[in-house]
Amino acid sequence: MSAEHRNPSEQHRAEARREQILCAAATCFRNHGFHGASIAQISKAAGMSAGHIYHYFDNKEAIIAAIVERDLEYLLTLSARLRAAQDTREAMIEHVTEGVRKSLEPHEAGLKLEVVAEAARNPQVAEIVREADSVCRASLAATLRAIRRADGHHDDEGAIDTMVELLAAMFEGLMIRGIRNPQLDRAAVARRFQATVRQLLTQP
Amino acid sequence: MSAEHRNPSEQHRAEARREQILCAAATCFRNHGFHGASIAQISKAAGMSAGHIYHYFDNKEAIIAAIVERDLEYLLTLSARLRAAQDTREAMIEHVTEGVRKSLEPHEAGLKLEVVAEAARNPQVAEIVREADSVCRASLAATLRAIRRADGHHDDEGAIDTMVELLAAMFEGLMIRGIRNPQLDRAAVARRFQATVRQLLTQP
DNA sequence: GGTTCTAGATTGAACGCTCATTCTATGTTA
DNA sequence: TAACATAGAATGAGCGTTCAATCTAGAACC
Repeated sequence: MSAEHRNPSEQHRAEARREQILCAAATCFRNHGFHGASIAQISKAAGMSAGHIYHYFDNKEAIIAAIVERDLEYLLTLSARLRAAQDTREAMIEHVTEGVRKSLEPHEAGLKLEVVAEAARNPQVAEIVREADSVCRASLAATLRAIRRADGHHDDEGAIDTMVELLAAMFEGLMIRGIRNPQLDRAAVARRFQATVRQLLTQP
Repeated sequence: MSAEHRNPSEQHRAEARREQILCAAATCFRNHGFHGASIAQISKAAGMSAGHIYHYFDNKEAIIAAIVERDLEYLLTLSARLRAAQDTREAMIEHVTEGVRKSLEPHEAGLKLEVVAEAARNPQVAEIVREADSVCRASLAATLRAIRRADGHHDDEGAIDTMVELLAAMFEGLMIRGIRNPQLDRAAVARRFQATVRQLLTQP
């Protein structure tokens, strides 16, 4: 059956297979790291033979790249959702609590840190990560700009960009905090973060 | 020659050899990750045979543990230095610029992120990391408490601990920012961080 | 409707290589 | 000579990857 004659259900099946591999790979990467996880482990977790994985991915690097892309895709949809609440400053401050919870989720944080660590040494992964980060920054900057303007503040581009970096550092740093100090008081941190974000948004 | 008869120069030599291995390992781990770096690579970088490394370390895990400990030892001396400036709030705010610079240093950040990512999955590494983090938090909390009291503020323990978490998240998050967005405006970020820390220290 | 054909899905063994680790032999030095 | 330092080959396991062989399910034809 040639490619152009594939029916929808077959395409769907293939896509499901790919997703199945990516889910298994994400679990393995979380538990053993990108280089610590083997194709044999991934294939076992995905419920298929090792060889069959190579029908869907060229090599292990391609799986890593796909995981990174999938991981960041979620980040992009989140940033889009954030922009939908662009009309109210308070909606953003409300969102802080959920952001703190998400950053502290060890399941999320583990894989994300693995991705960043890999980006620090793998140029191919670094490029994917930086491209996605750039889009997220732009989205967050637009949101901040709207909020600040609505309150009558006049910030130059650089000031907005720097606010974005502070916000990003806070929440990304929280992923590290959750690992280094699992006993931290989540509710108290959420309140403190909320207060800091409010100060940032309302400062002169 | 038995252990109790070793003369100082021999002890020094052995220590130097260990250090030599750790330096080489740090470089390899930075470039390839804990699991991506091989004993063969490390031995080549250290200028000795692969087998000889096993005279100084039981196995690769022990090298990782030693690297983690060495990495965190530096953090502890830094936190001690920070406490020496405990008498003035402004000294701490001054220190922010250096802290930002350090966090953005890709050499430092790469290995530290590798360590945290490993801590997220390796309980042995996690224990070392959490023990060191606990000491650092205590030190930073003492510094904050002193500054706040000197200014006549009365915070409970939890409030101080949460301030510590915010500060830690900001600077640790900056390590991720430096990788995700290498083009960020370092000077502007340093100023913004300084303002945020000042607000944190002087708030009612 | 039943048979044959066919092409993709899937397997599992095999390949060559590299890994962490061990072992043996030799160098060095006090 | 005794005790450690060091090198380098040996070991067996496991790695990523390939590939020939099988399975499966629908298309084509009678």
